[in-house]
Parts: sequence; C-alpha cells; structure tokens
Amino acid sequence: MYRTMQQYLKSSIDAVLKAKYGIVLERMAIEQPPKIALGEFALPIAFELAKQLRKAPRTIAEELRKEIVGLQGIAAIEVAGAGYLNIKLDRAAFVREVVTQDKGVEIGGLYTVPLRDQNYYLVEHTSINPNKAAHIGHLRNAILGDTFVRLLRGRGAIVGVQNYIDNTGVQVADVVVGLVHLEGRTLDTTRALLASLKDRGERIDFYCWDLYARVSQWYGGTGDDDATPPTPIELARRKQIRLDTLHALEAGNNETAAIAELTSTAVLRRHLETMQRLGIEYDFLPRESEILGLHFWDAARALMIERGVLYMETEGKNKGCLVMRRAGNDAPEAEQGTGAPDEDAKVIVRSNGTVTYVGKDIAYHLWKFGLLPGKDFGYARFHEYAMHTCWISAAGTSEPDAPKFGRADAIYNVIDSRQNDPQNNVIAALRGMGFTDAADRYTHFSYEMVAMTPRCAAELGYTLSEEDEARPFIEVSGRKGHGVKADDLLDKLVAAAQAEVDARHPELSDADRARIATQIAVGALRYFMLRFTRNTVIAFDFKDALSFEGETGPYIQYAIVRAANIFRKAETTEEAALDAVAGLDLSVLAGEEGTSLWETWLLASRLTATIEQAIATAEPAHLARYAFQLAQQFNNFYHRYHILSEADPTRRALLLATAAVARREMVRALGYLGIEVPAVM
RNA sequence: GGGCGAGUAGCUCAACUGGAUAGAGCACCGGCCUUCUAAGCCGGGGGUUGUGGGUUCGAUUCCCGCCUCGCCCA
Repeated sequence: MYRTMQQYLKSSIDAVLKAKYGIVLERMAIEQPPKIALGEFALPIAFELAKQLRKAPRTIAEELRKEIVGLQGIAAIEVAGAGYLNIKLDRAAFVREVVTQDKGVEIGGLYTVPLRDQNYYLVEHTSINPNKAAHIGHLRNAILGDTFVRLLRGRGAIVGVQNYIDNTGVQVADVVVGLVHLEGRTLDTTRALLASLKDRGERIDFYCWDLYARVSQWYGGTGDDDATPPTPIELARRKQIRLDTLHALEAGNNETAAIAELTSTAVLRRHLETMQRLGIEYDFLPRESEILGLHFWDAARALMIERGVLYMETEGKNKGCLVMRRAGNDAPEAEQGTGAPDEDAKVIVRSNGTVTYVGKDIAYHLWKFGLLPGKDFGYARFHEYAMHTCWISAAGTSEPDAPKFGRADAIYNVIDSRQNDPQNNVIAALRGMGFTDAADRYTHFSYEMVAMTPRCAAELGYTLSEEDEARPFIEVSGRKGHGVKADDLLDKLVAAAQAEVDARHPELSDADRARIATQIAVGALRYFMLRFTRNTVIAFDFKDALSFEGETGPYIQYAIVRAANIFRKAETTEEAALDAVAGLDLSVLAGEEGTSLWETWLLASRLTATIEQAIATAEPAHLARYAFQLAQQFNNFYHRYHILSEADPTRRALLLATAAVARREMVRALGYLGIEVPAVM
C-alpha cells in the first residue's frame, strides 16, 4: 500500500510540475521525514528546482503546495525546513486501504504466486564442487540465491533454479587421486566404500573433506603420508598423476572417470540433502561433463569466430592461441592499423588446443539465453521433491516428459566476488558478439566470502601462523581442510534451539519439539546469512551465529508467536480482527495518542515497497532488516498496550487489528526469507 | 604493477543510492516478570564517518590525492 501511495504521489506531482513549470524530472525522490510528526512523505524537489527556476527553495515549495490539490487520501501538505514539501496522510483512510488492498497478496512461498511478471528467469546458485562437504561459504551462496528466487516468484515470475555441477574439474580429480593413489581403490572398492559409509550412517562428503585436504598435502609433500620428505622427482610424479587424472575425467569413458562419476554424484546427493534442511530446492543440475561431452564449446567457438570476437593471435606471447579482446579494449580498427598484438587479450583456447574455463563458460551462457545453435542438454530425473522434480543433465536423449531449460529472458548468477573478472569476461563476450540484450540481462549476483575470525579457527583446533593470527579474518580453505561444515553448524544450531524448546515446552511431544527446534535453527541461520549486505565479508564466529537474541531470525519468529497468542486467547483470528476495521471509528489515529499505533500500520504497509527495492538492488538484506524493524516495532507495541485487558471495545478492536496487520506482514516477510514460523516458542 | 571492493560507536553491521539531529545489535551500567510468553521492553553512556582537498543549498554517499586492509589478475 505504501508503494501504491508513493507512485500515486509521484505521478500527481509530475503532472503538477509539467503544468506549472513545464519540467519533467528524471527521478523524483520521495522520502520519509525524520519524525512522524512531520508527515509520512517528504519531497526535496524544491531544492532541485531552485537553480533551474532561480527562486528560493521555500518559495517553490510554497507555490507547489498551493498547486497540489484534490489528491485522494491526503490530510495535509506542509512546507518545512529549508524547503521540504511534507505530506501528511489521511491515516484512517490509509489504514482501511491497507486492510483491503494488501489482503490478497500471497505469501512468498515457492509455488503459490499470482502471475504478474511474465519473464522467465534463470537463477544459478550453490554450485559447489562435488568433492567435499558444503561449508559456511556455500551456505551464504545458497541462502542468498534461494531468497532471491523467492522474491522473484513472489512477484509472479517464472524462475528456473540451476545448480551448476563441475564434476570434471581439478577438485574432483584431486579426490579421485586420493581414492586411487592414496587408498589404492578401484571402481568396485570405491563402491564398497560408499556402501559401508552408508551402513555406518557416515557422510561421504565429510569423508571426502578429509581426503581432499590429505591429497593437497601429499602434492606438496607436507602431510602425514610422507615419513621423510619426498624427492623432487617424486613430487613431479605426483603432479603428473594429478594432471593425468584430470585428463581422464575430461575424456570420460574410463575407470577413473567412472570413479569420479560415482563419488561426485554421491557427494552431490549429500549437498542436496544439506540444502533441503534449509528449505532450498533446485530444478536443474547442469553438469560440466555434458558441456564437454555434448561439445557445447564447438558450437560456441564457431559462433564467436563468425561474430568476430575470437581470433587467432599470430604475434607476441599469445601466438597460436585463440584470444578474445577484453572489455573496454574493443578497438579492432586501431589494432589493425598498428599491427601490434593485443597483449591484454584473454586467451580462450591455448596453443595446445585446450579450452580455458572462460571459454566453456561462454558456451554455457549462450545456452542459458538460448543462443547456442543446435545444442541442448539431455534431461534425466535426479531427485523428487514434494512439489516438483529436480532434473540433471544427461548425455543421451531426454526422458519423454522433460521440461526445457535455457532460453531465459534474464539470468542471475550467484557467484562470489572472486569470480568478478571471469564473469565480466563472459558478459563482454556476449556484448562483443552483438547479444547486447542478453548482456544487459545478465546479472552477476556477486557477494563477498565468508571467512572465520581467528578465534573461531582456534576453537576448531586449527594451528595458525603468527601472520594469520593478526588478520581480521581467516579464509575458509577446502584445500587445507579449514572451515565450518554446513551440516555441523546446522546440527549445533538445532541442538542449541532444542535445549531452549525442551526447557520451555516440556508438555509438547518429542516430534513437535524437534520440529520447532529445526525451524528456529534454520531461522537463525538464514537470517544470519541475509542480514549482511552482499559486499560485506562475513567474519564467522559461533557466538554470533548461534545467538537467538537481538537482531536474529528467532527474534522475529518470537514476535509472531506472541502476536498469535493474543488471537488465540482472545478467541478470534487475524482475518476477523482486520475485517473489523471496516466498521471502526479510527479518528484516534490522527491524534497524538494514536501515533505509535499509526507507526506500526505505516511500517507494515511497506513490505511490497521493500521487496521491490530488494529485487531492484539484488540485495535481500534490505528485506531481512525490514522484517527485524517490523518485529521491533511490534514488540514495542506489545509492551505498551495490553490488548486482552482493554475494556473499551473500539480501542480493543483497533489494537487487535494493529497486532493482526503486523503479524500478517511479518509472516509474509519471513516467507520470502525462507523462514518458517513455529507454532510456539 | 593493474583491476575490483572495503575503512562509520569498544566489537559486528545499517543508513531508502545526495537530504532534516548518522541508526541497530552485541558488550557495559541502571530499571521492568501475580497482567496477551523476559528468545522481551524501557533508560544511560558512547561518533572529527581513515585522512587531505574539491563539487553542491546540502556529502557517510559523488570526484581527485594519500594511508591501511581484503580479493582477483599479471
């Protein structure tokens, strides 16, 4: 409702400006005054116009105030400060509108949305190398991506969720080296390992976590596998094993590749389980192996050469390579004139014929936009969620009822900021090929990494160098085996929540208490990852992450539970309380006394505006903070007014409706954040 | 060496993309549970927004220099 009013004001004032001064403003700021007593909206337009019109801001504001007449739902327009135009709403009318207009809005769930945005979006997130357990860095990625998906779907958009699987890369190769060369396994004994881990209830991704770190040490000759330091010849041999293994994976159709396939798929299934704990699901898992096997790159290369962005370098350090000019360096005429090689060009195909990562990524992204001629994945069923199927790429023909992915109108890639350069290269390639529309609709949803505080690393028992101790934070390293595993953190959170719930609600069944503990744990974790804006490095600390007090998910959940208790004890419902507003005298809202109630209504009306802002800036943190603010506002209201003991029926009805609107919008906000509301806390 | 990002209260972070007296949480101090759940509420101390210039009616926000830190590339 807030957003509707904002847009109404904007268009009305635009019309006045055009009629009176013949001016059209490109952007009109509509803000909130610092104090509610000054009004609900503040317009600083008089300042902007002062120069153009060569008049004092206050004079302009006064003129505008007289011109802006006949607006619906406005109680007063005032000039304040040096020339602000402050707008006061007809509070009673606004409240009635909030009740009715915002009523039909669906909760931001996964598949319950009205259709308003007809675009097809592809959002890629998670994309963990399937060679080890998911850690807190991956959690940030998946939670950011999943929340953004919920925001888009809440708007009615059709969204495909992709989780890219690099199953033929060096990281998977390293684990295969561990299995084959450190543990002496074959395909059969690897299969036996998976079976025995399953029997013992152990996690294969945890097993690989340790093995991966062990292999990394083995390469450097620094691990426990070497009683004495290995010779340089031995180290070179190990390096060659690594390279051979990687090539075997890329080539496919051999025992080494089969071991990789078996292991990486088992780890992938574990990742899906971990993310499912947080309510995160996927529609499609495109794999690197199919991008290679189906020769996506060949089609992309032909297209890039045809479009003139890829050329053979004949001089300089990149002689014999297929290279692409970098962004901002697109002056082929000048190049031709001098004949000098563009040393800054990006190598796409090395002189030995191998394709770089960026090359494969360009092919993949052409496919995402439906621009890769004659190429598509095969699709096979991989996992069944309650409401939908998760598909995986396949080399052969698709299963009969497989959907089509790709051909997106817009894409979002949730990838950390270390990939800024490669991502920009892909965008530059699209632009260079003339696909400017695709390039414009390509969003690298960049975010900073999750690191650990030195204290956290010490708690986990890692030995740190003096240099590391002095750092503000320590990077998570899969290679070193340093990091907080996602499942471990979740287990800790559940245990901490469980202890609280057990103490507070001994009357509940074990199943109920476990369910509530999980909801609280997930609420705490998702909120923790979402409260930071994307370009803030999170220095992870158990103390902060395990907190259920202050600015946390459980704080918001608790506020909602308290609100629900009021309706239960009052033997009414949120809906009934809101419906009652229609026949209520709301004049008290206009006065000093009703102001704090009014503030709750005003804040509650801002959900849609906040969501639009969160989508436009690709910043879910805005919504997370809003949800907290609203919970704070509600808690304040809760302590100030005691509803059940209120004797005056009109006043009581208004208080109930206020609690109802706050609860309704808090529940919606948490829905978008992927946080459930426990029955009790 | 080049590119990107960051520097705000003791600590962790915000600040609606240039607006009115820079706000929260944690920590600390003091109050509030026979009244809808204290995972809560109220009050208090805490700031030269790294630094020096510039643009502007107005700068935490934009521009330039310098300092520090992080990431990526070579």
